[in-house]
Amino acid sequence: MKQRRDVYHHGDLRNALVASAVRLIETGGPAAFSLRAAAREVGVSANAAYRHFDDKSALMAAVAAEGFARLATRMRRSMAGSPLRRAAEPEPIARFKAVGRAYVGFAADHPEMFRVMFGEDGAAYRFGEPSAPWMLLAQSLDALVVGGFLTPERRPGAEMKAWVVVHGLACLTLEGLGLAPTRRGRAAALESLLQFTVIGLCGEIRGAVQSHSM
Amino acid sequence: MKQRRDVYHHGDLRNALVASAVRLIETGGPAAFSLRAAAREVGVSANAAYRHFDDKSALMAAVAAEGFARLATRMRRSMAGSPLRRAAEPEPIARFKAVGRAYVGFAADHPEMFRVMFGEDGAAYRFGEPSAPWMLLAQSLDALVVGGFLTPERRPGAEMKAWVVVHGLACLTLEGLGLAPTRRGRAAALESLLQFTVIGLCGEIRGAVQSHSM
DNA sequence: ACGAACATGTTGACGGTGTATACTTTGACT
DNA sequence: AGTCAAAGTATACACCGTCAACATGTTCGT
Repeated sequence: MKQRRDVYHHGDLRNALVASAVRLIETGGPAAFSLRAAAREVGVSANAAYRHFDDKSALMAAVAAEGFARLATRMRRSMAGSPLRRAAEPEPIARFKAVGRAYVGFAADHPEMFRVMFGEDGAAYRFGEPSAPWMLLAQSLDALVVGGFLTPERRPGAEMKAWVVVHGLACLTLEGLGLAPTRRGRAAALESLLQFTVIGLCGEIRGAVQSHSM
Repeated sequence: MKQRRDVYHHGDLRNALVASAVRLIETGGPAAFSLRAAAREVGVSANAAYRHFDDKSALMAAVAAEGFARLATRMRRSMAGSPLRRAAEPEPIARFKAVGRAYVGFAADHPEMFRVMFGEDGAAYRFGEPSAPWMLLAQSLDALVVGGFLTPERRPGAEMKAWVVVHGLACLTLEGLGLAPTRRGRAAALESLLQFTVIGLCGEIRGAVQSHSM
């Protein structure tokens, strides 16, 4: 029960294993990770992991959880910084777009991690309802309603629509699917898609920058 | 060179292996598939596969290719049948939506296959440019322009936007992410999202059924 | 303070996997 | 008929996930 200080032999083996797994996955792809490799890196026997995880899948799920936490952090930072970057835009819209930028940016910067998060083992980390990223998105949508950009009738289901768009773009970016090869081109595609999403959600934006932003 | 008829000992081992791999993957998930298992099913030695594929990855890529072919077939069928189902809607819009329905439906019916198609091995099947599904989507968008629903200025990049939406929904459906649990609920979400996409692409639809369709 | 109970980590083993190397069989072409 | 490459087999290796049995360190009730 009471493992307030889980410093027994190794000292927080569980977290060390997760960290090692994350490192292995980010450098060499999910294939480069194995229970044994992670244990080896930590300097511990292969089966020691089984004291902290039922499975390899369980460890992967923990990695995915870590990934979601990092994603949420990035989203928060992006939202906080958004008013500075896009002063020309109404703030709620800028913040909403910032959420999308964080999501896609995370996937682009950590493709392997992203793959784990949405692979079959990552799904074991059953978030869905109260996950931090989802709630941050919901917040930004609420702000759109308060700001008068999104009518209350159109609010239900808006999370799903917005999530679908950024997730779709993130996935397709991972695959390099017919997307612009240059960084600038990709950024433009992202902005265009964010504008598309805002229009699809809100309808025409009254009194705001109407044309595409880049 | 000339393997016109690759019926030597077994008779088309290559296709037999792909078929076996597809079966294994669709029933037990990608984890249930292994080179050895497929070879075993076909009744052939483990290393025989290496006469036809460089790698396990190469076989997976072939499976992915097969998946894309099946997806294209389904898209074609769905497009052909669309005018019958949605007579109330302008035909180009109905056909465009039919493409999306086929995509999401395929992912829902063959989740494991879909995962392979967009996993790292599936990406080895570098489609992107001339793949059949992509071209079918492009066709349906061209038809939107011809019909006057999509202005030519908005046409560039429309493939990406549409693809992003349906792909995003397909992925999130796979994970069961906060989506409606009932079949009817999921269908409604899909229709709502398709309408969202049409609006996002075309802006407001002139003279057509404007409100959401379900 | 001491021993029981438990949490943690190790060793060794088993079956399965991808794949390299070397072999044998088969079919096709001169 | 004889050659040769393609197709398939046999053997082997290193690695993997996981199980069972064992050894250690820590905590806690008495």
